[in-house]
Formats: sequence, C-alpha cells, structure tokens
Amino acid sequence: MKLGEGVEQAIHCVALLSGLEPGAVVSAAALAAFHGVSVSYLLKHLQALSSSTGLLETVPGPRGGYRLARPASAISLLDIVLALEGLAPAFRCAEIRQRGPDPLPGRYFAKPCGIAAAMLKAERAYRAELARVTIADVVAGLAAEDSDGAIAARGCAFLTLHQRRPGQGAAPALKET
Amino acid sequence: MKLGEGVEQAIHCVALLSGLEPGAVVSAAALAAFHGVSVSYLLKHLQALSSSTGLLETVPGPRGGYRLARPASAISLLDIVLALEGLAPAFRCAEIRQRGPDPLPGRYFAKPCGIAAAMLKAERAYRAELARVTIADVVAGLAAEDSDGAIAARGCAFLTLHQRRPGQGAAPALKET
DNA sequence: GCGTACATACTCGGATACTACCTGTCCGAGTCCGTAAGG
DNA sequence: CCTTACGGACTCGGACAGGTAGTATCCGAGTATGTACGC
Repeated sequence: MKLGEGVEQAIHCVALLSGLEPGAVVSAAALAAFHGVSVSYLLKHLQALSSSTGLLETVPGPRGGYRLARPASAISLLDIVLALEGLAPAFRCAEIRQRGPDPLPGRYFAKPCGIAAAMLKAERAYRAELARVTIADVVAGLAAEDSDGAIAARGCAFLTLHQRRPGQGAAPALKET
Repeated sequence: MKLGEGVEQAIHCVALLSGLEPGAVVSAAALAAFHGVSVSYLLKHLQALSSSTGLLETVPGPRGGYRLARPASAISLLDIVLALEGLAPAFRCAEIRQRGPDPLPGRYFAKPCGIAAAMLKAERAYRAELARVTIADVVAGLAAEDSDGAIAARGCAFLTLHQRRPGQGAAPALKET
C-alpha cells in the first residue's frame, strides 16, 4: 500500500502544463529543473503518460517537449495514477480458500469470495474519489489557497520563460540551477 | 499501489478464528496448513496482528496458538490492513513545489498543497469503506453465498479438529498435507 | 537575393544498473505437558 | 496413593537470505533548426 514517488511529480507536471498556451510545449528538462528532480527519471513517467495512455502529446526534435492531449478538465487524478501504477487493483485475491489439503471442488467457488469483494469495493470508492477530481479542479484549488498569487506567479513566470511553439523563435538556453 | 500478499492470508485467518469457541486457540501451523501457505511466513503476519496492534492474543507453549482479542464485530478490515501495511498513507507528498531553483519562502507553504489534500481525501474514503466492514460482516457474507454450506462445513470441521483450550486434553498431531 | 542541402544540436525513447521492500526461511527463548521418582 | 521434580516437545518470537518492483541513470534514434553553399 504505497504509491510510487513519481505520481506526485507527474501530477505537478500535468498541472503546470495545463497553464500552457494552446499549441505550446515544455521540455522535460525544464519541468525537471522547475521541480528539482532528476530529468531521466521524470522522463520515465512522462513517457508513461504519453505513449501508453494518451494523456500527453510529445513533439520531438529541438524546441520539442510535452503538452496536454486533452483539456485539463478532462484529465482526472485517477487517469494519472492508473497510467503510472497500472490498472491492476491493489488487492490481489490468490483464492487461498481453494488451497490446502482436500480442497472443495471448483464449482463451489464460482463467485469471488466476499473478502475480495469488500476489498475491491473499497478500492472502487478510492478510484471514484480520484476520478471526481480533475486537473482543472486542482489548479483552481491551488489558486484559491494562494492568497497573494505568489505561487501562481512563479509558475507563470516559468511558463513564459520556457514554453515554446514548434516552428517559431529560438530555443532559450535552460536556466542553470 | 499494491497490497502485500499477506493481507489476504491474514484476513482469512482472522475470519476463521472468529468461529472459535470462547477461550480456544488455533496454532499458526494449523492455519497455514488449512490455507496452503508457508508457516513461517504466516507467522510473520500473525505477529504483526498480535504484538504491534492488539488484534490477536497469543498463548505460548504446547497447545498454544492464536485467538481473537476482540469480538469479530469489533475488528474491521481496516484494522488488519493498517496492522500489516503500516499507518502511513499511500501517497507521500515530498513537497516538490518547494524545490527547484529560487524557491519561494516557506511561509507560502503553510497549508499542504491541494494535490496532496485530494489524494489523501481519496485515501480517507478508501479507509472509511474498509472500516465499515467488520470480520463479522465478512463471515456473514461468506455464509450467504455458501448455499449448501459446504465451505462453512469445511471450516467448522477444521476448527473442531484443531482448536484446543489451554489446560485440557492432548494436543493432536497436525494432519499431514 | 533566394532556394536548397547539409551539419548540428537538441529532444524524446528505450535499454541498462542500483536500491529498498516484500517474500520466504531459519534458529532460538519460553512455556506447558507428561512421566517418573520419592514420600 | 499423592506430591514433586524433571525431561521433553511444542509453541511463538525475532533474526537472517532471496526475489521482485521501484528508483536512478545512461546512451541511441529521430527531428527541426541554423548555416553555408550554389544558383
């Protein structure tokens, strides 16, 4: 019962990308520098969000980068969690009730056992709660708690500095950390 | 986002122990044999249920074993999951928004970020759903789906064969698998 | 001056080591039972 | 016959290896850019 560390990074990145102008992209290196994490490791998670699931779009080559493939209001926290952690439920029923000496015939176990049902029901509640929250909601919530707008201002400054539209202007050198 | 395999074993064991007569105990070896799992490994989890949390009571020595420390109606699935997986939430907020170059002063981050709040809220829903289900409910549910009572009969046969009250009778040899 | 071709540098993508946790196992401390000796 | 002491065996408890998934990193494939050359 432990989520990977990349989930937090991925959510923050997606939230940041939601502030991009239409068509603009941001490189993984810039995202990693902004959050103070390893570039190579962040790439691993961004790939999971782009190739496997279709949450992000990628633009290769110089002045390439990542961009949301859907509006922020159409991306839920559940989408990101499932993309990174896999679709399999956390609770895995090994049907140990069928093991041991002289087990009963299989026909007695047509229905999944009540324990697995209860565990999976709880997990459905968890996922439903995550599916209810979209990236747009998260960004709105962050802005609400950011009374003087300092945090939002930092994000906007980052975006205006590092976002770029493929096919226009010169790629700025990444600011040294 | 993956629960350990021992969670299922522990829940099945507790459900089985709920059928014991008052004061009787069952050894870990018998429980492991009934479920077809490793004795030593099951012991590891049973210890977590007995020493750390107080869900199970232990009786040492010959004809010792495990027994519920509380009524089955007072033990929830959440109690077992937390005992085995730890009390820490699955989502860990590393506050990466405070990292990176020229971070904002700490006073801007007095409140936890909205992302962590949303993730933890979903986890509270998960835990609330698990806390709502007690072992007594699980056993009742198992009996309801067990139309001809074959599964329950197997459990009862096991209990009458392997349960024992400390200070009475001879310890029966464990049936070979 | 304009168009084209090329070398360049930057980007993402997948393949490769390292670490921590979960899984599985072992041996030791403690306790109760059964037996045997003694009164 | 009853009491007492002892040996034995069984139990749980904590300490010890192995395997798998997460973490961190590296190098290679691909592409748009910027420049230089030719017309």
